[in-house]
Amino acid sequence: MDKKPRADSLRNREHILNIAREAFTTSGASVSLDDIAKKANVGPGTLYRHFPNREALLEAVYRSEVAKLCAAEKEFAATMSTVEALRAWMLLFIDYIDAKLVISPALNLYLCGESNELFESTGNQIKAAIRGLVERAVNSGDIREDVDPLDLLRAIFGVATTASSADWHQGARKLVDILILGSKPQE
Amino acid sequence: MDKKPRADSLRNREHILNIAREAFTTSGASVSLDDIAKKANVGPGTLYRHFPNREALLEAVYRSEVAKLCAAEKEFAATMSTVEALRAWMLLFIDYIDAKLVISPALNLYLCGESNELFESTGNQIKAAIRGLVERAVNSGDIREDVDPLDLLRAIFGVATTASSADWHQGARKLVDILILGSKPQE
Amino acid sequence: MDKKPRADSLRNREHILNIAREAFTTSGASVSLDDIAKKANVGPGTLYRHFPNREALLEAVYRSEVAKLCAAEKEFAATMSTVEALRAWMLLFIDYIDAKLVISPALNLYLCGESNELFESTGNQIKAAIRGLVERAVNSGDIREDVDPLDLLRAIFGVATTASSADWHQGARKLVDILILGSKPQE
Amino acid sequence: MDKKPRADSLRNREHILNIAREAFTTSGASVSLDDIAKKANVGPGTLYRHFPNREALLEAVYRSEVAKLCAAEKEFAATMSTVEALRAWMLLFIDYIDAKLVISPALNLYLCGESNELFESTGNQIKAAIRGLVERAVNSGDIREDVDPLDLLRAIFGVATTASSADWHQGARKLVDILILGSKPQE
DNA sequence: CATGAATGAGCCTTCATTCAT
DNA sequence: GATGAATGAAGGCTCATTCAT
Repeated sequence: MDKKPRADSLRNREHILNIAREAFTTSGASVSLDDIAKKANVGPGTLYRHFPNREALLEAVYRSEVAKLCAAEKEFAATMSTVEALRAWMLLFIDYIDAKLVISPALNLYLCGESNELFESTGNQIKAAIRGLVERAVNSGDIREDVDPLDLLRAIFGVATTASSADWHQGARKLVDILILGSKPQE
Repeated sequence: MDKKPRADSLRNREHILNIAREAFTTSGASVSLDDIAKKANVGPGTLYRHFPNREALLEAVYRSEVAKLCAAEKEFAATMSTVEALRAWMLLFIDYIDAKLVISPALNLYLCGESNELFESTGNQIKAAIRGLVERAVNSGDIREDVDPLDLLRAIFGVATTASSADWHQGARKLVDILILGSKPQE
Repeated sequence: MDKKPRADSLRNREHILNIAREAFTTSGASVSLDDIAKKANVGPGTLYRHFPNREALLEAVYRSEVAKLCAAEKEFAATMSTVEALRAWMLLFIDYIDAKLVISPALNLYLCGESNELFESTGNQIKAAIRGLVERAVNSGDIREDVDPLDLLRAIFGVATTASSADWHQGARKLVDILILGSKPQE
Repeated sequence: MDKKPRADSLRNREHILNIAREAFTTSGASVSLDDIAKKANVGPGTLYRHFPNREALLEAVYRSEVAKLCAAEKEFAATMSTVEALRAWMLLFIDYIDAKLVISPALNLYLCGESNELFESTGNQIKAAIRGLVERAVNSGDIREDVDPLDLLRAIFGVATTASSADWHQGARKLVDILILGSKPQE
């Protein structure tokens, strides 16, 4: 087991977050927090110190997913071709939806009507990211000018929600390629 | 107290179903079943007699929602103008999604990978319904020929899932009018 | 199923008693009364009419077992050889213990210290029966004179309680033959 | 309130075991586990942490009874005269039967036919203990040579099971003295 | 800081009992 | 009389949370 000799509590927090993401997406937003602690090889008290309740943990997981997405944009844009970057990012976006579909309704129960700053701001971050990637590809002439960046995401969303089975990922991944391909300028 | 004579335990069942739908959509798929029983003015044993567990209740609510949708198609088609019928049905469809968004992920945890007959068959019923309504409107010349019926539903789905707040209904209702309007043949 | 056209409630009672005996001995004294009713193809209300509570049912089962034993003595003595009668009755006694082992501790919880008429009187009936059978066999010279009838029963009891497994019946049945054989006068 | 510091949760466990023994023997094997927890001044969760279900608790109580018996043999043999040790141990054995009579049938429902290691092994331990004590007394010339150690136990068993009332202890205790007395070599 | 034992409210479920048919 | 739907008080068990170590 990867027991840290000194208390690198930040890394600990990150670890819990990863385990929690996994647990939420595979078992729903009401998994036992004790189980999450157990899977993370951490006492319930430790989990509680980092995240005082389920809501806090859900929100933290969600924010970390969005952060992952934003970081990826920067990195991909810097190291890949425009189309590859777009494609890689959209594949990541599939994972994000996985979490979003579970976390979002759960958090809405807590927020319960209050205009939520969380989804507002993270939504903007994501839009900015996809816009950046698309714009870059349009500018370099790699994809058509008339592509609405958000439509790319909505399409993935659509598959995720309309799919009859819980395993919509395969379909979504195929769709990414189709969207990229269909977005190429006709010659 | 609205004490029912025992003969119509069917009406009792229906009543529980309504309360359950309400509870699930407003408080998530893990509301206390005891609370549902309480809200339905029914002992927990009675709820249990009708639905032996959460899964059964979820499925029953879901099926009843789909049945409502199918019945509505018949009724609306028989009593309204083509466009009005389409519009009324789509408004009902918003309610359906409300339930679907909560029930579907929850049931997937139970079904857990098994190719589920439930969503397969209900999906087909719903597709048939919208197709029927659109076809009728196309035939009577009230809407354009090139409307893909499923796109109408996908659009609603999109709003439901992409909306930042839990209260996407308003937006969805507006969208229905836009879709209907946009589907009218240009002259 | 043997549904009676007219309400022969006595036979109904007898039927419940049989089912109850079976249920108690195989599943312990705290089986669900509902289950017993179900297995007897009877509504819970009917069971309740005949036996107002678990205690009443337990006692009725117990009394019927003892009655069975007493009736058997009469019958066997009238129709079999002395040794055969003794043997057959002791085999029946094994079944009786089966019930007694379960019912007796359960009833003691209800009686809770009160000097119980039930076990006193039934005990006497059983002693009288075994004494009658043994006496008859002694008189006819088929078994030794110095056999204490109660020792025959105590031996069976001993096996029933000391046996490590729940399935002591086999051992007990073997013991019956040994006892009968060992009781034969040596020549 | 006798609040224990958390380190000796072992003592806590022991305490629950004692309460459980008491509850099982006086109220049968289906007492409410919640009630046991309450009587032990412990939350139900704590009881559950130590014993995940009724079967585990029953088995633990049973094993602790046997352990008590084995420990007593050692202790008594070391500190008492041979006859006193035998007598004291047999009085303890009466308590053991009290538990055995309740626990054994209950566990058999769980084990349900499987050849149970539990009763096999504990049976051997008990036999070894009584044999040791009797042998010692025989060797020192304090009791007759022809005493079958197991018969001493079987006699107690017999009283326990054949007694009409639930309060057979008195009779059993008298019997112990008679047995010891009767086992003394005639001079 | 981390740990994990303890807590106790509350969930799901069962089941003896009642009562309308 | 028989039926079985309804009731609701527990029971078993879970799990978020606290707190002693």
